[in-house]
Amino acid sequence: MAGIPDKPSLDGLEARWSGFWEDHGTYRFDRGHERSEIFSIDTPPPTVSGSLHMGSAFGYVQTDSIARYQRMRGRHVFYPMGWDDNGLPTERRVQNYFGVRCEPHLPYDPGFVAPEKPGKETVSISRPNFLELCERLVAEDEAAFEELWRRLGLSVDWTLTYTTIGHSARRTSQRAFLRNLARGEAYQADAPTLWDVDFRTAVAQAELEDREMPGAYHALKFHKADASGDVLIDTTRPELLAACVAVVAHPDDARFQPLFGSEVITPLYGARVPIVAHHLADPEKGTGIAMICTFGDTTDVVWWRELQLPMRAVLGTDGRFKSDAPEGITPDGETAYAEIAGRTAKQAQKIVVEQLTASGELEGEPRPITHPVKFFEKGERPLEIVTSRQWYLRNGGRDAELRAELLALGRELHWSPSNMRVRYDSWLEGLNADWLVSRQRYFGVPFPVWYRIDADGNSIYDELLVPQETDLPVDPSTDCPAGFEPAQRDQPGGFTADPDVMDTWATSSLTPQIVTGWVDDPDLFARTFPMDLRPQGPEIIRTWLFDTIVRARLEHGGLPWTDTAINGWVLDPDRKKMSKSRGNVVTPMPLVEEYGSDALRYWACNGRPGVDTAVDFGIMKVGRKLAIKVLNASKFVLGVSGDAAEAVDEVATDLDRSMLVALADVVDEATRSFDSFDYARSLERTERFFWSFCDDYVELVKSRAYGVAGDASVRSAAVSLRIALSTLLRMFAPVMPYVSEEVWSWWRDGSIHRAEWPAAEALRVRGGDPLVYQVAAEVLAEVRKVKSTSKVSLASPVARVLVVDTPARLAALEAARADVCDAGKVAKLEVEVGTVASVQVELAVNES
RNA sequence: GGGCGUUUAGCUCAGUCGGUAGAGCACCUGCCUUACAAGCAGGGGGUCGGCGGUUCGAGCCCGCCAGCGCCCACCA
Repeated sequence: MAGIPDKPSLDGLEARWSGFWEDHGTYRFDRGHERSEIFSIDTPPPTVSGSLHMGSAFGYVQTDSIARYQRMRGRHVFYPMGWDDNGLPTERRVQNYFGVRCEPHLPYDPGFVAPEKPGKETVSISRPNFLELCERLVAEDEAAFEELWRRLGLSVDWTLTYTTIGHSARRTSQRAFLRNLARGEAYQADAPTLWDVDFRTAVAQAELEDREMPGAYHALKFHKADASGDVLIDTTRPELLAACVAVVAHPDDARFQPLFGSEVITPLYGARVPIVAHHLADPEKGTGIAMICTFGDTTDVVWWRELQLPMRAVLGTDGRFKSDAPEGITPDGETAYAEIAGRTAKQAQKIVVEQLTASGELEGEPRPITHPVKFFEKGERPLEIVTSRQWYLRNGGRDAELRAELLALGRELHWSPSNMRVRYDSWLEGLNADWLVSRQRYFGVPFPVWYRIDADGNSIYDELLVPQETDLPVDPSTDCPAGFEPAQRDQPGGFTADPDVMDTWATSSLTPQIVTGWVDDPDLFARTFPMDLRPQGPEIIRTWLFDTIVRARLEHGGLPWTDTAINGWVLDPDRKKMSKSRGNVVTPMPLVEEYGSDALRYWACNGRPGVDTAVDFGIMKVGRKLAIKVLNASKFVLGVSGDAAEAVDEVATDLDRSMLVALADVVDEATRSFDSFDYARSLERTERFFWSFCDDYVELVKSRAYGVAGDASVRSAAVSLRIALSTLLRMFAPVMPYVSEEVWSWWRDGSIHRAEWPAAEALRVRGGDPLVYQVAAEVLAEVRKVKSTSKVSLASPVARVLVVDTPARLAALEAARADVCDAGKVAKLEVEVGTVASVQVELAVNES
């Protein structure tokens, strides 16, 4: 207990109370409880890419309000925080921050000192040096995030923090992978995959996005092999003509039916290719007949696979045309090809169009169109398709039975808001491939796999060497498989490491297993898994949420949590989606400085669950006003009520009973709302009641409360004020932890965040009738209205008030007569039963 | 192309049983009133996107249409 300050203020509350919570372990998880008494939250580990924007604060604050509510309901909240530092965003940031590039063939340089600023030339460094810089930078970023989270008052247990590149995450990821491998759920395949030519890595279906790009139809003249004429074929990618292995039309298309089985000769290159039929060919598109290249798009891959066509790959992993011309083209064709060898797709297209124009094999002018093109979501150039050996994980993309099970799990999961489930369903229904989990990158969890090398020095990918689970995590590029010596690395008869790392989602899809201890801490695991809540953003339903369910299904046969709460998207003040490229990113820290954490939290919790919300300084201002009002109202209530106990049986006055009964309804509604993760509704109802409490109830009982202590009605006012304050503070606590803790400390010991959530039943005092408070407030408002429109002070006296109303309402008014007269400075209050309700107010004659 | 959501005061949004449209901000008029002038009390302001239907009665239920946002889709 600290006592009531003379001049309450929000200044310094954040520093004081976040320090207090840390010192007292207020949010420390105590595992010594049954599963049913624990509430475990699978926190989204934010990507620590160095930038903090409002989206980083929005969802986390909403989740924190739920964590705080559950804690006050008596649950032992398991609320860890993680940092997603693993993966491409960190690599990219390191490259830009230091001006370096990872070259895996370089040896480690123990004396390497990173430049302070990027130099003119990019510095090539070894993989271990690169990883050291990654570790260093994420440590700085994570410290900045933690500072913000603490300032925002997130009630996480900081002793449970994890990172997606950390020891536990690597051990868990590798263990899960080895088990997937043992059960046949993980497999490798040498197959065409979507490929980012800048990052030089394969990407998964979940990381794709379509972008509308300009392009053009080019009508190419293919020559019938029997010299009976030409076939015109539209393509947007004439540069891939050299990779053409067939042309395709719909089997029902009468125009081309006579040609099926015959051959055409490609322009420029003179390759003979068959005319084939496939139902995916669209008679409406272009000229109705398409060229199949290896590979121009994903449809080409389907045609190539299903029609068992040969491979004529022309693009390398760097996105440039290979130096050697593909098979099957004429010597003249090889000459033509030599001009595009080594060029990018864009450069090659220009050259090929010129060549086609010169040869007369381009019909008319290219016709510009815009069309959707597949991009890596973090990439800047269109994806290509190249063939490479990759690791895959079964996710229902090629397996109807697993897909059906995953759909069923989606129905078993409780979604909030419920309509978000359709995103999961539609994603799953559109899946067409297993999950490609290998990435040709560096800062990630390595695959715990080596391969034998035969006597001729070839890696034998069928002969896997894997570690024991107890030895995890391993780095196969420095650790040795059992039975081998380091000197045998990359030697004939020896072994070689799998060079790849896992997709970052392959690790973050295991956050429930990482935080709950899984194999390493079975006691914790039993008490926290399956978890209670997965809060997250809508944009990662197809990745994080879906992948996590896949892993839990494969590993545990069921859901990783019972509930998911999907938050909305943060829009900038002009209601545009915030993004770095738009330059409209608002960062939270300056706003915390200006309005305070409680105000920022108030804004975040004003956003309805799952609803996109604009950054709105007006709402933050309102939040700040509310926090100040809480301070002042509390100061008054606690000051006027002396040492009154919060004892319901001392509430002796009808108006007081009435107010408490009305408050009970608010408690009920706030409780129901929070139980369904609707923090916003709880806040709105609490706030509405609080303002009416300040404007009406406090004004009505003020003069009575100032009365002689000991009098029953005086005591009733004091007790009621305290009960209501204590109740309202606790309902505000999940959203505004600082100001509620501050006020609580004025007269209570211990943290409000460990206090009990209010119970509505305790407020339902016998004989309480909500009508009394309601009618009293309405009559008082009428009195105020007359004073205000008459432009006199609210303190000015009223000679007479006549209230005409129904008997029931007049009886209610009668019960609060003294308080209404005192609050309105009314000399004479008269009532009259009537069918048309009215309030007449006669101001006293101004004698001044 | 399929789907989800949304459309209410100038702005941001509530409106959960179908029963005479609400809040905050902004604007205007007042008030130093013994918690709060970073305050308080009032006021003006609406064809609830459009059309049709169900109903005694529709912001709410049904159908169609439109705008906006998003998700999914085989994109030659």
